[in-house]
Amino acid sequence: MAAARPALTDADEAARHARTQKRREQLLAAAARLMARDGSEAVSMHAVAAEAQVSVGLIYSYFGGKNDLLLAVIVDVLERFEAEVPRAIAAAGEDPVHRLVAAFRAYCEVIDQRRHAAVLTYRESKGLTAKGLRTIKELELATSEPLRQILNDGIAAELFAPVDTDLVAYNLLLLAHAWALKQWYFQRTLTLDTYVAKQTALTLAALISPRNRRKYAALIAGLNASR
Amino acid sequence: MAAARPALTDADEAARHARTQKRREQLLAAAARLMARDGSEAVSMHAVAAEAQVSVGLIYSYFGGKNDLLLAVIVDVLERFEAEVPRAIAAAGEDPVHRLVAAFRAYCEVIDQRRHAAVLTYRESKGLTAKGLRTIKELELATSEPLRQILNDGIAAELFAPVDTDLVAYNLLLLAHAWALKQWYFQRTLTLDTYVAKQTALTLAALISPRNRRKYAALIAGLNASR
Amino acid sequence: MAAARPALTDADEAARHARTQKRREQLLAAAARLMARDGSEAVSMHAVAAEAQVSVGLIYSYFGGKNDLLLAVIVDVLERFEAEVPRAIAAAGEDPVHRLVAAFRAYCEVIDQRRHAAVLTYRESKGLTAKGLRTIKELELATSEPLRQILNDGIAAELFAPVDTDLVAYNLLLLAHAWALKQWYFQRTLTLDTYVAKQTALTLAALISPRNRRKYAALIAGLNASR
Amino acid sequence: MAAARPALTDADEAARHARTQKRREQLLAAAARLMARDGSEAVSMHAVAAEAQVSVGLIYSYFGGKNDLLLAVIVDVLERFEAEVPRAIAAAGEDPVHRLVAAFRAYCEVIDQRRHAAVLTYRESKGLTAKGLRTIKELELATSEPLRQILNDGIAAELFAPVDTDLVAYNLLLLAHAWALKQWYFQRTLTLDTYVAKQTALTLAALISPRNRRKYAALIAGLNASR
DNA sequence: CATGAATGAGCTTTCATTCAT
DNA sequence: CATGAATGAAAGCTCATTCAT
Repeated sequence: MAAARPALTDADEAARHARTQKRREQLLAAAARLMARDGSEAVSMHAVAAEAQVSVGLIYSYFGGKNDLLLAVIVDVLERFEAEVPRAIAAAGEDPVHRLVAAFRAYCEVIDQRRHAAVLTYRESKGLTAKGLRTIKELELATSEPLRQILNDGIAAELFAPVDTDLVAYNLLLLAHAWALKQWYFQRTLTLDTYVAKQTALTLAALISPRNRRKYAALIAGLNASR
Repeated sequence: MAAARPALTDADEAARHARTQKRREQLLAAAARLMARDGSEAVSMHAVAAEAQVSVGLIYSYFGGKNDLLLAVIVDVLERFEAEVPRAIAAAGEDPVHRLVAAFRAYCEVIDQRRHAAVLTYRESKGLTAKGLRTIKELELATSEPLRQILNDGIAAELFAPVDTDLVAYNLLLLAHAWALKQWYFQRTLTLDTYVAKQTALTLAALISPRNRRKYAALIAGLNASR
Repeated sequence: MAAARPALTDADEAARHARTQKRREQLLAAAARLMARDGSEAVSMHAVAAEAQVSVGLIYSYFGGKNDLLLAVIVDVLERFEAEVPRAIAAAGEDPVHRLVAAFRAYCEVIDQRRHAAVLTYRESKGLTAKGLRTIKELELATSEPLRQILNDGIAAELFAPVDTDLVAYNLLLLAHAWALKQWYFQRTLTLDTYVAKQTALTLAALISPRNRRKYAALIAGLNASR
Repeated sequence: MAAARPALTDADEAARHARTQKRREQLLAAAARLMARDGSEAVSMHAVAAEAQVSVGLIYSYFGGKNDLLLAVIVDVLERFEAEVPRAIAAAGEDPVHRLVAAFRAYCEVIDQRRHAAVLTYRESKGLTAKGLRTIKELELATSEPLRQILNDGIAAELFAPVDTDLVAYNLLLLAHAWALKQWYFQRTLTLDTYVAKQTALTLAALISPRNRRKYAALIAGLNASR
């Protein structure tokens, strides 16, 4: 019976934590929506409050201020990346080539879903603390790590030419970002599927060593079929 | 006597025009310097005036306002691109492969020189009118046009695989931009020369059809030598 | 049985009253501490709540709001003055000169103990209602009343010159306050004891009529010994 | 003729300087008025702007911000003190007693004229930088310096008892301030003249050594006549 | 009784823009 | 042509106060 109080308190705290978390997400979502559309500097705290249907003051009890909110938005997006991409890769089996294809598709799909937020890191740098910037860069490195891994595996297995994997991994990340950054260009003529297929085909053409070409002929043919 | 006036006026007008042009360039240069470094929103008109050593008011007799100035800065940068790249290509001779190599190198070098200004188009969008945005996009298309041309020529000459030239041309433009956008990543391990060489090698690996490989073996070997 | 209820209620009410009183004092002490240190305007209700280890809301069930709290803090300080000074005077015997010396010392000691709170009345005025201000003034008058009384007694006994007692009483109060208000000046060179002794010596020099000088020669010599 | 340009420029600059100075004074006066009445924290920059009949923004081109403005107001008041008091003393001749009487009167008169502003230093301390506070204290010391000088001269001439001149000088300054600080008390029963006369009489009673009493009998009688 | 999440008016400060000189 | 003093809307942020729990 003496335990009843703590139990109640625990339940209370859990409930409070849940509400707090929900608010955070609500605010983050509102801020992401506006900042991605207009750029963080063009978005006022009043506008974020209005978008989230709360008062200005409330934002300040969840985030330290505007810059803190911006950082939280960016980190949130990057963390979702980090979580969602590996899942797609795991489902692609063991073969490095298939894994690479699946990984790049996963990146592009996540970007496509969060088209607006993905643009944020390209627009912001002023207003973020040095520590914030470091966090973002680390997350971006972590995000591209799966690609690097696959490329190294493929080179070790002599499926890929011995390229600079840091360079190629980042190129692929950039091309995924480009789908959001330059949608006005690519989305004039391509769908997400054709974009992914064509970029994949180009990459594989550069990577797969001549004597493995035949092995992946069907895969490449499939990619080219989306033209 | 009647003729004297027009003659005088013409001279006056020419002089005035020259002064006006000089002022414009002076203001543009000051604005570009600051905006590229800090982002256009973080730069005040007073700061631009101070940087250009003129009064605030003067800016308003050369540009319609801050957004107009921003647009002018971006357009100015893109126009320089449009002017400088073709010169480099022309010097590369007739062969599409060599022209492509020269063109990409030229893009990267121009970007490297105007590292800060190149970032501007990725940071700004709010505050630009629809018309301004259209102008920028058109200039960006025009900027990538030489690449598209070379690729088409190469395909026609059966030197390149029949790729989507719009896609590949824009990829190359993006990779040139990336040198500035992601300098924190690439410039950790690469110089401009190695960056250009490696990216070029990758692109050629994807583009050059198998039966032309031997023909460009020396070129590719040279690129790989910068590893 | 019918009697049990009222008895129980009485006990309850007494207990409640005691708790209420304790809370009030707890809140008042916390508020006084912060307001005296930083000025009432620089202290937020949240800070008071935190200092008192309660929630913000609770303060509002004991005080009408921030201004009400401020007034209560000031009144509380003045009431302590009113209570503590007469005790010191009573202990000084019947002679007006000794009573005056004891009274001034008592004022200064109370001020010294509540150095910070004493400053409050000099800092605040906006935010207090007219009624609140009147209350404070009345308390300040009441506080100086013992001095006025002693002075009148001394004049009646022809120990003191026939000065304006309202003026002199208030001068003495001011000099006691000054110990707190201008501590940066006086506490460079004086201790509380020397401050009291010197101010007392000056006052007695102005007050004691020539033919009584000899009578208090020892007292004055004692005061001058602290030089 | 070549000198005409510089002359014109000089005239321009002089005119500009005059306008600037006038603005500064206008803003200072408005700020002093409001801050002295309500306390600096209760006065908004908008209110100052309204009082001075200018826009908010303008204040920021004359002062660094609210704290800077507050400091400027206080310093301005103290500097006027420093300028006006010595003039009154100089007119009082050579005798230390007459000089002291004139000096105290001058202090009180200046305080009376700037009744509101004089209160400011007692109310403010939060919001002033350490450097600002030091400046104020130095000015306050400088302000009381003439009194200290007179007292030392009087003691050297054996007109005054050998008192602690730092203490007495500051007491007199405090009593002058008190006229403004506690006007609700003193101005119930006294005019400025009677206040000055009575305080002067008390001070002289404490200071003038017995064998000099007769010499200043007429002066003291005059002071007592204002009762 | 007690809590603290939520509100929103109001603060200080910045800065694009204008216009008398 | 050129200046820069002046404007005032709008920003980020704080905090006294309320009220559902």
